[in-house]
Amino acid sequence: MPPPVATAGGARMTAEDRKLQILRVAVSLFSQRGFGGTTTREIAQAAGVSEAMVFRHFATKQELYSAILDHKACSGDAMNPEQMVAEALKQKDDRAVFEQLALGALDHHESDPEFQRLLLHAALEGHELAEMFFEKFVRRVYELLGGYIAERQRDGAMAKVDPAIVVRSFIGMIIHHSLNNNLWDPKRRLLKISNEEAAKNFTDILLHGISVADAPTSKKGTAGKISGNGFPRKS
Amino acid sequence: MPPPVATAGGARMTAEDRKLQILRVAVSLFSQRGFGGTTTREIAQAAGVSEAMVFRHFATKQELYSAILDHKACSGDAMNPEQMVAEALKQKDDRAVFEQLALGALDHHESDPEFQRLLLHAALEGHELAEMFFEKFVRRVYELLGGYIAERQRDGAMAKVDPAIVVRSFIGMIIHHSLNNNLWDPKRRLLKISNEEAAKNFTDILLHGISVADAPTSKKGTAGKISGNGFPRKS
DNA sequence: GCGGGTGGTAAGTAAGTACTTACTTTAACG
DNA sequence: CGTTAAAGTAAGTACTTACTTACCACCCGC
Repeated sequence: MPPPVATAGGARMTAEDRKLQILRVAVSLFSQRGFGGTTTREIAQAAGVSEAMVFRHFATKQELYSAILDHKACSGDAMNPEQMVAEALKQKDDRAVFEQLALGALDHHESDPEFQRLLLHAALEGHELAEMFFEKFVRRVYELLGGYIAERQRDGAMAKVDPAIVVRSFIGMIIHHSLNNNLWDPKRRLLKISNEEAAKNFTDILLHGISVADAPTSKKGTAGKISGNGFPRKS
Repeated sequence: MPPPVATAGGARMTAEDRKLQILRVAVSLFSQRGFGGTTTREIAQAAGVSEAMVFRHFATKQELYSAILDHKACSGDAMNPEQMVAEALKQKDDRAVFEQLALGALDHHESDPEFQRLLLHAALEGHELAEMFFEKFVRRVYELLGGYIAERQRDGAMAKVDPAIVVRSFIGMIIHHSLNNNLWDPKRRLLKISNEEAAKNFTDILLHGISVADAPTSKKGTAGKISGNGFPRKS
């Protein structure tokens, strides 16, 4: 058949534009179906080009996958916790530190749910970039927030619970809430609140949870330190 | 070629035993590599039989996958939150309710990490059984724990925060901790504590976080109700 | 000892899969 | 205009995939 017109509809693009377009299309497909669940043909079709174009820009499927994770993790839209709460940290405004961090993360996850899915897929498949993200981002948050908590404990402003445990608790509330919204319960059947409400409530619970100067039964501490509020222990 | 001896090494099994064995092997593979990432040949090889045996017992790969999720979700090893904390609920022993629930979940996830991975894969791939698990298990926990919290709030024993938010916070700490241990940080580089410690600390933070009768600045409540502990609000 | 059902297999098949090759169209520029 | 290089393609290749078919070996009651 004499090709009537080859580039059906889709205009001809510069190599860079096409590469970015393929990348964006692949992000969406990989985040929906994972690496193993997505075929190069699907990616090509979704981008409106032939498979050969995909392999012109990315030597292998793996390379495309890595490029995506790199792009997502390193490019502009990644959130930067340090500068996000820098001012609040300096002023030792506990509430602002935690609430801003929570709100930032929740908003980020809401505006880019693909990223969370992609990261989960990568972690489940044991891709090195999940590790990289963990090392370059998660660890930094633990150090930042953990360090701040330790400082405030020295100030006598927070109960002496292992800072890493406090961080894990707080991050847990946030990540799990995002995961619920994006993955398990996108219809919000179990809990439907704004990110602002969520950030405020999580912060309330956590800060109140590790506040000092109110537990009358000041039993001197095991590791946990907060110690029993007078409830009887079972068995 | 005259087959020297067909059943090489592997003893002959009853159909039921073989079916269970294939299922167990498949659980492990699916939890490691997901549905799309696991081939029927791998499953057969790992079980030490030919591919045909896999399809004798499970008509399609999907059926095998569903059987696994069914098996995991419904069979004995699933945890039952109701009976787990029934006594503590009756006695209104808040600490025991939360701590036992946390410890139960953490122990369960530790003893069967495959389950969490399997569930995540199912959720990411949009498999109906993720939904089923959510509906039949997660929802029940929210109702159980949320109901209890509401009751304790009426008793005046807990601050009046939306119970669903409290549940989400607590479950978040637990699930996220398990997820860290099983998926992100199996080496425990960020936080290395026993399940008992974790359960105790999470419970401490949460119960203290929603406790009443200690905040001196009793500013009457917006939704959050816990209200500020005197920290200045930024901008 | 022998037929028949059960646990089991080797050797397919048709439809993918990632990835290539050989070729055609388009646009920019001297 | 005509050359040229890059954007793009159709039609492969070699291999894997889920799933079948046709055929064994063993063992039980008779």
